[in-house]
Amino acid sequence: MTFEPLTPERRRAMTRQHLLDAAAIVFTRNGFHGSTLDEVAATAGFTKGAVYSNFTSKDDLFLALLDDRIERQFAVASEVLDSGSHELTDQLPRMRELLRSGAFFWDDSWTTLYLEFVLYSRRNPEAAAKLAASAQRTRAAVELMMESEYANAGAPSNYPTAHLAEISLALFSGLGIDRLVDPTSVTEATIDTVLMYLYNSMGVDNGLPPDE
Amino acid sequence: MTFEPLTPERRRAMTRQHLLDAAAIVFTRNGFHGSTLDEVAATAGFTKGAVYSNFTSKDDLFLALLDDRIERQFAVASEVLDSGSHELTDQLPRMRELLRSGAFFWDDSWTTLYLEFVLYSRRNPEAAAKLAASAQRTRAAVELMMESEYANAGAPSNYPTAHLAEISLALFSGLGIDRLVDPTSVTEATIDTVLMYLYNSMGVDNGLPPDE
DNA sequence: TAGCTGGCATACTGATGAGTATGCGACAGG
DNA sequence: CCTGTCGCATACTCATCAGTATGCCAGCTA
Repeated sequence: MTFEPLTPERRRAMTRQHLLDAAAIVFTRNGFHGSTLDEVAATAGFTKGAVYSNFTSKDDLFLALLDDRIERQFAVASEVLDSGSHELTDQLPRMRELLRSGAFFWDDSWTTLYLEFVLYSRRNPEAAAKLAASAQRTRAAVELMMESEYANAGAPSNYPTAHLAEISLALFSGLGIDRLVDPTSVTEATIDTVLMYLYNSMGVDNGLPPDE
Repeated sequence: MTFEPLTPERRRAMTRQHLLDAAAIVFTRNGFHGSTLDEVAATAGFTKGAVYSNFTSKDDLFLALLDDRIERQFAVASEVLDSGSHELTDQLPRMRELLRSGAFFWDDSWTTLYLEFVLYSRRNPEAAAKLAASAQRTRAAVELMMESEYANAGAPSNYPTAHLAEISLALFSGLGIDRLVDPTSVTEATIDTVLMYLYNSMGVDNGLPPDE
């Protein structure tokens, strides 16, 4: 937390960030169409003028929010994963910590906002491109992590890591949505089971036939 | 296809069903808030008067659509699964067929509409209750199916079927969403891999430790 | 075939909200 | 100080759309 003097540019940047955070809250609560710019501005402690001073339109605000959240998600993930050793015994608890943090599908608000992004992207090519790129980047990162884990364990992969990464990610997003639909369904034990399942199927030759 | 005479009640029921089908198309395309009742009516070949003659409000129409799709989904599923034998060799191809049918997450339109339901249910308790009930019913059905498969294979389950059912369902919904975000990601081969993975881990003692 | 009923069309209203135009105060430079 | 500029507030406009009120025609009833 270094102290920065409040230059005009920084004041403006702070306003913008406050608006983005307020937008996240309001869009999560009411959806894109259901939210008004007045409410977003008011939540941030401003009026609509501030919004149109920092963004060109409602869509521009939403796209900026999408960028902001994608960036933040990668920042959180790399901060947690890059710290400490890469031993498997260290990796697993860090994955647990990460998956239960508010930046992913464990958090209902985040899941809701993500779904809002997905649906929005169905009607906005720019958002679709951003989301697809983010998904590919995530998948590549997970795949890389898995391969380094395999190398670390000295065991060959029974399934192609591309498929494993894909499936793992889909699994967690799916569980996040199930939590939205039925809060009693997915517990912390479910996450642990899944993690164990995935990690066990990685380092250990578990008797399953190789893919294809 | 038995022929039914067009009594006044049947004419009305047909209008209602046409409106529901049109609503599915329009709501999928533009989302709940983004859709107008004029467009729904026009798509069905009617005007707004027909909508308000058959439904009390826009929300009522959407809730009726939710009921309609839930019912249809169970109808499709039970029709496919109840036909033929319950041998594992028969079950797997039927599951493939089912998962690739348009009534589930393989179909982008259906996935989109489902997400619309999920987000809507975040702001409408009645919809939330319907969705949660549907999810529980689905999970119970899958669990029952799995248990009968285990019994058929004469092998004990390594994991509790409740967790397995939960995880399997989450997996497929997650893959459906991935398909929306990045159409190049999930292929038919992915589905096959997942199905093999799941079915293999069922009948075979794969060396993984039992849960808990 | 005259009258009645019900299902949908037509024509409205009222509210809401995105986007704009303008005002104003704070803070910089001279 | 005096003045220009920039960031946000205020006060509009205008289009859109859920919901309503009424009209009209088809098809059943006697």
